Parts: sequence; structure tokens; C-alpha cells
Amino acid sequence: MERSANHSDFIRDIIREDLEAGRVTRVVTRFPPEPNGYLHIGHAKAICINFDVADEVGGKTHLRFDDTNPVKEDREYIEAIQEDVRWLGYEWEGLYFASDYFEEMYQRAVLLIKKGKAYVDDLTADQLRETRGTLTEPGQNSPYRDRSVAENLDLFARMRAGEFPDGAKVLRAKIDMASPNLNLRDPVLYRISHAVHHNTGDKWCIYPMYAYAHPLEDAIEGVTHSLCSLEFKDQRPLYDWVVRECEMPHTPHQYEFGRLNLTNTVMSKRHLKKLVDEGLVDGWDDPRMPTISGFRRRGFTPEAIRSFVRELGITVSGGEVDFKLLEHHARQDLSLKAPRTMAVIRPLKLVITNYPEDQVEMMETLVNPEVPEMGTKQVPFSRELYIEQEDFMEVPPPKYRRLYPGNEVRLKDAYIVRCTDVVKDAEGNVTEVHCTYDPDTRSGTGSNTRKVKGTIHWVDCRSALPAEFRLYEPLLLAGYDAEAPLEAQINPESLQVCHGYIGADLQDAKPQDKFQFVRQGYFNVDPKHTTADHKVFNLIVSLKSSFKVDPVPAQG
RNA sequence: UGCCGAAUGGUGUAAUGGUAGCACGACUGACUCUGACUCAGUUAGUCUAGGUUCGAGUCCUAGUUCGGCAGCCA
Repeated sequence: MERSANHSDFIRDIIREDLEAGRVTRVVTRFPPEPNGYLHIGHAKAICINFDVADEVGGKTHLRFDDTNPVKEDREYIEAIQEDVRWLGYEWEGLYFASDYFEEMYQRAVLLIKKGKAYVDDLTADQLRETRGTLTEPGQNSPYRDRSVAENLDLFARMRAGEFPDGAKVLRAKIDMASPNLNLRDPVLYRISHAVHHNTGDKWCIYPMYAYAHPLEDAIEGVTHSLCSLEFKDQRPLYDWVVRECEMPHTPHQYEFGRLNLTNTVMSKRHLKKLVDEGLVDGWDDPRMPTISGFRRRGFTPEAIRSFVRELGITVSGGEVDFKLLEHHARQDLSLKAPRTMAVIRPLKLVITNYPEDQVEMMETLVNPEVPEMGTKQVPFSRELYIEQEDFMEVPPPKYRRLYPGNEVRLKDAYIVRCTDVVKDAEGNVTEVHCTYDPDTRSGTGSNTRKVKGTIHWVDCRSALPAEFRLYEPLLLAGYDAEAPLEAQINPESLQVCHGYIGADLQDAKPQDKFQFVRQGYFNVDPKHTTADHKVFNLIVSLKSSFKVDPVPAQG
């Protein structure tokens, strides 16, 4: 795993100090997803942080499914989550399930009861909320708060035995109903839920709450540094209370860092699940989704995501990261890996009128000019080519250096051509561009010293393969409101499908192969919709451009 | 008018009492058989008011703004 030289942040500082002071001998962190949805780029940050900080000091990281709420969880997610973590490039030491600790958690709860630190409460959920107090007023003690230990023990055992319906009773910690920290106002430790659990089946009908279960999970596994996001900050005193009062032999410590927010991106699982369930996107792995699987299908590389996350750093101040930064890391990584090739997304036919009808020349080109070791390849060239519609304008705007009547451009890796004529249909749209070529200007011959301002890409008509291109924009409209219904805020142009051509060199491209379409951007072979005779390419990220084509070209 | 936390260029971060730096973005220019890449340059910042100090982004006080917390979710 690659490491950055000057990593330092408050978490790494704490770890270093703990190590130096001998408080811990080996660092253990954990990534604890709930299997109730797919992982997104925000989780990627948590994954990178947990694995990286441990790895850097020779520690280890557990993958633990925090599966304490059977009604929301599903096996499907367990597999997907593991695939995503692996794909990101991380291997956990130990795969754990919180549900494997249910018995120990139960016994620790019994201990709490015996110590007078927990009690069974018969209040309804509504009553419980009403007596919890508010942000500015203390709560009131439950009338059941002072039940005897014996009664609590009996009731709790009967809860476990299934004698009560869902919601009839809860086990609560006995802490302080007047605490200014709402989390300490006798938080619920266990609830009754007659639900089938993916792991424990119907063995249990009471399930521990996160606030109780999580610290115990960490303690049981010997986690040293339990890293979580900021919204758990207020739970830290409760976390410590649970570990202490349950008399856990090992004491883990919780530290919180700021979540990742990306511009123009919803990150909540609730919203993402809704987009999937309502068919507004093509599944969890829709390339517009901020899920790990979405980024993977779109064509982002794990290296790009990791370097992006590392550049973000770890802080406790929140913010919103510009999506452009992620794109930057994608380009940077892909530029060294992706073979270059010419593809035409919106085709326009170009005919070289003075080129022999049946001649085909093979043009040599570098697979990747930035990495010459990647070699060269041959590209066929002949009289009729497809060029990009954008690369011809009958009436060019200022500074336009592509093709227009009378102008010369270089066909990349081939010849310089001059536009002599255009052919139009009945509506006056240009359907064909006619050019003449200069035989002395063949690329690589060194025989010519002529310079021409513009170079455009092309694909030879005879050998061209039809292909589908999917161009993406942000899924959500700029300035969307996460609180308002999302369906009305979906960017209608978030997916644009184009039908064009690729060169014969992409004949054998496989799903997830990545290419740079010269002058356009990086594309990934879509693994879901590509078939043997129909290739679909996802735009990963476009190339930057310092020239914007006039959006309202004057067509004659 | 509760508790907790955070405020540094447009964005994300660094500077742990001693020259406010880096990256992205934006804008110039050079180069270019990718208007890419690369290179050079420009732009732009310590929330406010006091205080401590030879010296404050950093420490103190007060304020302002923003975020989190009132699930039998995690």
C-alpha cells in the first residue's frame, strides 16, 4: 500500500502518542458498516482512514458488520460491501459480525441490571419521547426506573424468552434523566423485535441498540482506536460508560472525524435507496450514483479514489469538497494507465476527394504518448472517415482552429486536409464534409515541416465499429435541496446516450477496460450493458479544455 | 436563553507563539500531430471585537456564523 510522506493529523498524532507511551502495543481499527445498503464514497473515506492509519503503524483493521437491526438488514449487502472494500484495495484481518456477540452482550446487560445500572421500562415509545425532556429542559424519571434488581432480571429474561410483543418493553441504562447530553438520559439498550435475523435467525427477539452494542463490539475485538464520524461525538460519554460499567477487560477509545460531503451529491443511504427502489437510476451501480459500485462501473479507479481521500485529510471541521477534485485524481491516474484511441461520439462523414477510392493505409500511433513503453499500434486510414460534428463548423466562431470551408487541419496520425466543400440535406444540415489531402504531410515521415493549428481525431468508415457512448452529468440539479423530494430534482441531462463509432482496435475491449478517447475524455467499457456485438462506453471524466465551442453556431 | 464541536483564498487543507504554504478551480502565457499533458505566471485567505505577548491564524474573554444531538435507526 502506498504511503504519503508527511501524513499528520489529530488521529495519527493520538495513535503515535499512544504507541510511544506504551498505552497500546498494536493498533487495531475497524470498519463497521451496517449491511443495509451499498457503500458510497463517504464510506470510502472511512475505509481509507481506518485501514491506512493502522497499516502505517503495523496495526490491523477488522471488517465488522454492525448487524444489530434485522428489519433493515439483508445478506445481499454483506457480499456487496466486501466486494467494494476489496476493490478499493484493502484486505481486512478478521471478518466479524456484531450478531456473533449477542450472547455476550446479553450477559453484560444482565451484569448492568445486577449493578443497578439498567432497568426494564414499560413506557411506550411515545411516552418515552415525552419524558425525555427537550434540548433545554431535563427529562423525568420513568415510573419503572426503580424496579428491583430481581424484577428487572426476571423481566429481561422474559423479554428474551419472547413473552412480550414488539415495543412492549425496553431495557434502559440508568444514568441521568437531567443530563444536558441527551444521550445520557437513560438511553435504550435493548428493544423487542420479533424479526428474523440474517445470521441468528429467530434465536433472538431482543436486539441491542447501536449505542450499547458498538462499544462492546470494539471492546470484544480488542479495537484500540474506534474511528467514526462526527455525529457520534455526543455519544462518546455513553460509549465510555458502557465499556466501563460492563466491566470489559479491554478499553477501546472512540475518536470522531468529519464526514465527506461532495458538491452536488446526496450521500444519505436513505436517499440512495429511494433512487434505486423507485427506478430513477439503473441500480446501486448506476454510474451517476456516488456509490463505490457506481464509481467502479463508471470507470473510476480505486487508486484515484484513494489518492483523492488522502488529499482530503482528516479534520473535525465540516465542508463540501468540489467534485472537480475527484475528477482531477481520476485524470491523473488514468492518464498513465489508459491507452489512447480515437473514437467518434457524434459522427459526421468526411470524404477526401483526391484520395484513391480503394486505398487503405495503416497509420502508426503511440498507445500512450506519456508512457512510450506501452508501444505503438496501427490504425487504418482511407478515403471516407468519420469526424466529430463539433470539429466542423460552416461559420466558425473566433479562435476556432478546426475544420471550416477553406481551412486546413491535421487528421491525427495521418494527413493534413483542407475543406473544399460541404453536402447538405433538404433541411440545410451538413451531412458530409469534403476535403483534399496533401500526400506530403503523412505523419511520421519527417518529410514535411508544415505546421497547422488544429488537429482532429477520426475513425476510418470501413473498419469502424458502431458503439454506444453514455455521457454523464451530475445526477441532481445544481442547488438541489436534500430535504425536498429528489425525484423532481433529477438532472434530465444527467445521462445522454450517443451512437457513434470506435476503431477496430477496440474490437476486443472487455468490460471495465479503460481508454482515453483522444481529445474527449476517459471512457470505461460498461460491464452491465455491453454485449458481444454492442459495446457501451461510460464517460468517466472528460479531458479539460481551455476552448469552449460556441453553443449557438450559425448554420447556413 | 441546553449540550458538544467547528470557523484560514471560490473549494479542500498546512502552519502546534516566530516569513500564512500546498492542492484543486479560475484566469494569462509558452509548448503541442490530443485546445489534453507539461511548464511559467496571475488571482485570492486567517469570522468580528477586545486582551495577553517583543511577537497571535495559533493562547484568553466576549460575540457572530455554521454543523451535530430530543429513533425502541446506525
